[in-house]
Amino acid sequence: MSEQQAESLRERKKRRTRQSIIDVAHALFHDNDYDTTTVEAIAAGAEVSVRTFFRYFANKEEVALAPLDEMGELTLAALRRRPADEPPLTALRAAALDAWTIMSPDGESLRHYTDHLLPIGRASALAGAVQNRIVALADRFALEFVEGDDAGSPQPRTDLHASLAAFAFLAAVQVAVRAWCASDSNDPADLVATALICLDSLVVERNSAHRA
Amino acid sequence: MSEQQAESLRERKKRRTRQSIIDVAHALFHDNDYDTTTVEAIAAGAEVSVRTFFRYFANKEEVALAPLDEMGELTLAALRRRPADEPPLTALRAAALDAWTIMSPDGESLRHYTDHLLPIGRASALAGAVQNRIVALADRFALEFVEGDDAGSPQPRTDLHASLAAFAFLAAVQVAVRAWCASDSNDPADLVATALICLDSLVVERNSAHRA
DNA sequence: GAATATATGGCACGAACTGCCACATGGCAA
DNA sequence: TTGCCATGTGGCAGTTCGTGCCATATATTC
Repeated sequence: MSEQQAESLRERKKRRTRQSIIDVAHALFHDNDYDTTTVEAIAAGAEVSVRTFFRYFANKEEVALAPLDEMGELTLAALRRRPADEPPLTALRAAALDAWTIMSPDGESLRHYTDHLLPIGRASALAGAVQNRIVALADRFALEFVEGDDAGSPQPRTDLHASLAAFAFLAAVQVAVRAWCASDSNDPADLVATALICLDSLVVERNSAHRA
Repeated sequence: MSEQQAESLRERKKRRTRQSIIDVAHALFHDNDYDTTTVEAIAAGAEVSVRTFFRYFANKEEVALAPLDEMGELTLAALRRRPADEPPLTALRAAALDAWTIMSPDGESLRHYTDHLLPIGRASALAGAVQNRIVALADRFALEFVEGDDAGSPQPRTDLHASLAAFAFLAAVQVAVRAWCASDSNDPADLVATALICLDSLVVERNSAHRA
């Protein structure tokens, strides 16, 4: 709980600048669009030069997806807290619940993230970047299930299973988020409920629905 | 077999120009990189102006992923040929097999596509665009399972299941492609085999592997 | 062959980045 | 305080992708 006791002036300033850029950017994204807001405008709003903006964020997408990244980190941290003998999908499902529900019993902290979901989902120019983050996150999830297994020897079979679980998990979450964005509701609880439906039906899918 | 009997001079020319752009582009991507080859160079190679290039392809990604799109169309067509009462994942698995194996018994036509997979997979700048295509394709797959069900009324539950199956399927394929790209093999048959492993373990995943 | 439709090329322009260099600011020691 | 060094910042020129506009060339139709 008492982490950054000694934080130099420099670092404090950088953190404030970074946060300022994020805030200004998302405010502008909210007012206008992702596409129509220029980096120049963001930089101006945060009172830094364009050049400095690009020192804090490699590109415009990165500042837009900063909240998403935080969400991913939170889920990853929750996954690491799960017992080591849980099967992948079970662990991922539980970790997601931990990150979404238990970590924000009041629902406010969760809403802080879900508020960003719609603007991100609507910006079609961001879709590719979002998918990139998902893939990267899936790889990190998968790594949790294989590392330490047998001292570094490559295990294609285990790798496949781990990756598959991670990708399938994120696919389910993605489907849920999209359905939630498309629905009228903006209640985070509905998102969690939809996600659980998707996660659970991931396994029993085989002998259910038929084609039209 | 006898389709475009009457194709105007104009259309023939356009098709040739388009194909020429694709060929030149992929040759350049192969020699250099995706990132380092400029649109200007592609246009010059295809003997068109840059402006004309952008009339044929909305952006540089599109010409790079043209083969991938064709592959998607082929799989979608195969899916439509499946019996209507198959469960989604079963139908998708079978459609993929049809598209990959039966449609190219000699293995050559399949290789024609797999040859493009590695360059695409290596170009990190393309990753986002690839993911976009996958999502778009998943949506079209999902549509096959819901449309006509009950005359247009929105059925969130069915939609969820259909989307989920489509996304999970493509996640499995993706994992297989990535594993195949990372492996030494460049034999299309290995890719198909890996994909089948992934698809099959998609369902029985729950009670198998444990975490490290 | 004339009228019309469409494809093409060239140009100017905007926006995202990047490399380079000069300058300012914070940290640290004597 | 003074001075030195590391690092953060701004400005500018330049590259690349991508678009709108208009003039011109090529195909199609009558």
